[in-house]
Amino acid sequence: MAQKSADTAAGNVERKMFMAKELEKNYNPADIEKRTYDKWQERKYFHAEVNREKKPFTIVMPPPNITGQLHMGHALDNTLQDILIRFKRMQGYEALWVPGTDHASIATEAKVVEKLKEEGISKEEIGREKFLEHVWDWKKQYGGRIVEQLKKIGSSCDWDRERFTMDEGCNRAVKEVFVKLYNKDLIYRGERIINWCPHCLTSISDAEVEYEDQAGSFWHLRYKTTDGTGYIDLATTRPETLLGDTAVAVNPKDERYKDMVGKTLDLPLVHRHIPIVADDYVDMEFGTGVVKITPAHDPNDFEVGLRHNLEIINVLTEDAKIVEDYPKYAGMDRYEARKAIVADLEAEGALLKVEPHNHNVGTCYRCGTTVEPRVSKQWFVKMEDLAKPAIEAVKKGDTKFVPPHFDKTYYHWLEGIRDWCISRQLWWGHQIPAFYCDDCGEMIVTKEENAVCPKCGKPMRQDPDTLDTWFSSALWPFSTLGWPDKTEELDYFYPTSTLVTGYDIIFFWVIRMMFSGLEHTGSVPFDTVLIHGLVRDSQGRKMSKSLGNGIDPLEVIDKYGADALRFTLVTGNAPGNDMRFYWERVEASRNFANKVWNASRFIMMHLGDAEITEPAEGELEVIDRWILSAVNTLAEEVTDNMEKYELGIAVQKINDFIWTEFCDWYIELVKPRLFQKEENKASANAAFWTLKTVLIDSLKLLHPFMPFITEEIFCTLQSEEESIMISNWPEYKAGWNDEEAEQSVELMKNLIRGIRNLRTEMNVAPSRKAKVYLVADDETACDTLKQLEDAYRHMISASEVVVRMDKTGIEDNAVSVVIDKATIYMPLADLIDFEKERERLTKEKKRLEGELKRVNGMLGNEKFMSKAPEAKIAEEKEKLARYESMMAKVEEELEALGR
RNA sequence: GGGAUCUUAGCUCAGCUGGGAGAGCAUCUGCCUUACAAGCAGAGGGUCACAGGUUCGAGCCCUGUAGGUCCCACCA
Repeated sequence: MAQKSADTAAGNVERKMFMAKELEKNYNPADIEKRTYDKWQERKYFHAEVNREKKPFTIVMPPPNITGQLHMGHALDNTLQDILIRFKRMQGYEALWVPGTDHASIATEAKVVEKLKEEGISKEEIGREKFLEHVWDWKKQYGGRIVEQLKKIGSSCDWDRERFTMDEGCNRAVKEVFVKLYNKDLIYRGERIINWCPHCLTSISDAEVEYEDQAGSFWHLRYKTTDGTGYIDLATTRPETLLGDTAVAVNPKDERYKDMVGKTLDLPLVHRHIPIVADDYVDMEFGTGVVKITPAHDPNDFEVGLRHNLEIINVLTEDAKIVEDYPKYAGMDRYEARKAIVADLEAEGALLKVEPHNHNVGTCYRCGTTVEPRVSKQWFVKMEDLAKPAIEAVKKGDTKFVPPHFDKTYYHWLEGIRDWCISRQLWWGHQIPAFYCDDCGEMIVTKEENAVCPKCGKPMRQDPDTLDTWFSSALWPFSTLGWPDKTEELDYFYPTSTLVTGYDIIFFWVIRMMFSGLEHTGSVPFDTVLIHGLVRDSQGRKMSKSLGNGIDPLEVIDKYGADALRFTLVTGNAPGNDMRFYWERVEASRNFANKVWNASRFIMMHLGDAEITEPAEGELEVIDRWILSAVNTLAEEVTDNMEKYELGIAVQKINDFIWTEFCDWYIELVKPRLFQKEENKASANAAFWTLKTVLIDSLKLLHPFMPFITEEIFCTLQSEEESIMISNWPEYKAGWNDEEAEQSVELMKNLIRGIRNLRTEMNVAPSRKAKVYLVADDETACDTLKQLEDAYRHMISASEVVVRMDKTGIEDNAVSVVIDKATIYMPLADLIDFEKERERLTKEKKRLEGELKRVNGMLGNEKFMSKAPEAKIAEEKEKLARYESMMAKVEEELEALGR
């Protein structure tokens, strides 16, 4: 195999030397893609500049993590963006696609910490500054990987404008926003219960917690009253937090415990005295109607604690071990401690029973560790005032979702949003621009690098924490265009046009960009949000590292080419829907690419060096006018579909047109004219001109989907100096529409299909030529059939074609097939099987009966006649006439057979 | 518990504002026809989950039912 293709390649190089316009036998993407991409880049085709003569079209790329490797999700996301940007660029927009990467605070820090650990280094040991140096080194080494991979799929990003969420510009934007929000009281610092990851050792936001159902237990405990008069039974899923219990709560309306409220209980093991409080939060119906309250380790308990002024006792360290205050359990991991405490409770007689119980457990989206609610001092963004305009903007339609129903997800998130915890106990990220004076306790928030205490003039200490990664990504649509400066770019390219992203990050990112854009720039950050789904494996499972079921896009590109990958990702998919990815689909895409390749090869092969001129009036033949009309309609429809983001429909139409109409019909029909180009030069010229014109328009329409192959063919056909990616998008040309030609070709297609069917059904050997009589229903049809004879004769294996208006003189033993406007007769004396023939005609009669019944049913319905639109009625009447005529002919043939 | 979404040919999925059910793959038949066997010509295969409703007309709109998927939610 390898040997063979190497030979072919070598052979082609040789041939190319003396014959410029030739393509290799099979499309070989690997050769072409790199060379083509380099050419585009060298020629700066991807670069956009402020150009007031043109309308801008802007996309900002969702920045992939610098730790990331290209996966199918990226491939899909970026393919969609590239399709849109290439389409708009060809349409004449100043199309800007801003690329970049995200610093991904937790993910990157974890990765570098791990790498250092392998080298025996801990980050605490080397300190913040040294550690950050290591991360920047790491970024330099690996951060560009994903960018290179994005280029492989053909992304036409403006790499001159590549950005990084932690570059200087983004850092300025972040500081600006932080200070502004702080001064507006929209950022505050406070002691709250937050989600803490004991593995990553940092707080995380609500959005970063993933909930999963876990099998657990329900431990039923008994707490005795301190006065020795009674007890209270309760149940818990987390017995280890008992150490931090500071109360027990019941519902105030609960009659069972009315007398207990106000009493104190003796906390088992710890023997601390804790009160029984009454709080509405407690559900009387659930369990025993009693809840133990651990304000330090449960968000609800925290709230109860606030209401009842309860003590907050933290019993866990940062890495979720029991604190020193409880010597017996100190240093034990939370699960270890759970076992020990349960055992001790049992020994003390406080454990009543254990039941299996499933519950929802929050886990860290990064590392999967069970999150520990923890009380600590953090920075928050106050969401209420920011969320409202963001909701309004979508309600007013300033930003539209595609498909529209995703606005519900968006509203749902914003309406229920809680304050956003933005501080992270990490070193890699934007350090919070807050400064503390250790001397007098003053705190200020400033853009300055080295703040000095305004009160006592001493140097201040910057808050060690960094910001949530999403804090900087939220500013991406405008920070990448120069904000907070009032740049030309910002003025021209912002608000951006379309944001392309998966539904899984609407809440992480889209809503945050929305409220940030509105707050800081006064307008929505994008006009449209195109939402796509997930790429799943062939069985519908999520692709994941642990399952090992992922398909590497780069492997697909190596085997089948970037065009095939891209084509696969957009074919047969509607916006917002998940898709399954499997190799057979890629093969189908590759086959299509090969089809395009071979059709082009065929055209060029016969074209040779011939000079093609635009045909004079009347030189275009019917089939030429038909295919031109068809490609014109295609351009109109595809443009419309693309503008409505119906990329899957657009690409399907292009595929069908090229494969079926252009290759299977037009090229096949036109062949004789090419083979006999010397005999009739004008006809051949018209054919070549049409072939070339239709091919070029098709290639242009296909280009956004399959950029490489279309460029290669285009340049071979035209010249190396040109490029399809900066050519003009085909526009609808009213003059190309030709209904008459379309009707004629329709008749011809029916004729060809009729004969092919007939021959197959009668088992006529393909090699056998037969005489064909065509009896037309009317003069128009008769003329058409005569006129088109040269076009279709070779398609029907005919030895002779006779077109006429009556059937006299046709051999009695001819088989017949009825089509709209004509009847076909083929005398096949030795082959005819009357029984079979009768069967065939009867089947056709039955079909027509069905059609007639339907049409008559409609037209006979008074309500239909009075209420349906006129056009629809006319359409049905026309059908009726057609079916009736065909029916009459079929009946006639059947009668003739009966003789 | 709330919400979203899906259910269409053997499989994977399209089906735009309601107007005679489509594609790819798979299956069957025949073809190496001078671009393409990664191809060509043909064929079979669907009460569009179910039940109602609106309408002259429903795969599409409304209501309900069943099943699947996803997201959200503090039931200890």
